[in-house]
Amino acid sequence: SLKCLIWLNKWSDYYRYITGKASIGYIINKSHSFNNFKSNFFYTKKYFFICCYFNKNIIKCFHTGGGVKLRSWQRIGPHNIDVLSVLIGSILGNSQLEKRNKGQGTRVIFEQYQSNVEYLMWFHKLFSIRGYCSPNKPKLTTTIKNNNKVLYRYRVSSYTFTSLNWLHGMFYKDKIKIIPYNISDYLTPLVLAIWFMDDGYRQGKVAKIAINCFTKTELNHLCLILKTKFDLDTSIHNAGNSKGVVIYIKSNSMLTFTNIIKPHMLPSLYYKLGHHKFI
DNA sequence: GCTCTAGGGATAACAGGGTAATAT
DNA sequence: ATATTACCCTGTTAT
DNA sequence: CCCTAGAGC
Ligand SMILES: [Mn+2]
Repeated sequence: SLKCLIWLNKWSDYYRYITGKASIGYIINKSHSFNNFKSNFFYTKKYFFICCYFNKNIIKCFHTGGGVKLRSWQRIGPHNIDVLSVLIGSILGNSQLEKRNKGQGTRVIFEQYQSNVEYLMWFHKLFSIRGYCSPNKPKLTTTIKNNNKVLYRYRVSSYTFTSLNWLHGMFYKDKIKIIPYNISDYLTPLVLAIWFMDDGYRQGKVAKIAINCFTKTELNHLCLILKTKFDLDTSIHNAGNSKGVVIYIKSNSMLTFTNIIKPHMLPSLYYKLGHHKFI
């Protein structure tokens, strides 16, 4: 059963929370317990709530009642570190952050084709359970290529958060995705795992990470971080004529790398580890 | 045989924009 | 009325 | 991303 740690359902509570006038004790004293939060949604036109559930860890949630459209500033940070790790790993990999000129907040968009549906559904569950995106199952879109091949794709779009704008500012310069210079502050095993599940692939007995759009300078910096923080030996490889570069994980580091990321990986993506998946 | 390097194809990502619906 | 969101669709190429 | 292949040890 889940316990609601923070349940802000009045504007006065909300203002106390964001202005810091409410102590955490005050908030916890107002906590509620219930078994199935879906059946306990509370919402009126004037109120919304932001709650944290206590399960194994504190899980911060942003659920609202059905049909409610919040402003992006109403989803107050900070965010749980596991959510941030998945976000950051995924931004390095296959997600994009969308921040529009006319919009206030930032949303994350994650798209996968048929081969990795399970991974996408895992991603969706992680974020929908916390109220970061719609609980509805991602929709299937089909596109037909010129050669009559049919492609199936799914997409997860989060709601918008001003409390994620800092991520957009960190990862995008002039609308181009970059590797932030301070990325080492955020690189955790979970980030590495997500990143590798997105952009990693095996090549024979070793592995590479395809991030062709980044510059050699960025990647050299990244390799240095991988060495100092995780003791991983990596290098930069050309990806082909005018096709950018990729990160190559050296053979003597594959075991270390596997031990770091495999606990966080989905089994359906173990194949990217090659024969190290048996470790 | 294994590691490291590089090139190339066809996607599987990534990117961007439209708009009905909702909030203010 | 205007601002903004959330879902939808389409296009292109670096993965 | 994934596949193929060559050079060097
Ligand atoms: Mn990718």
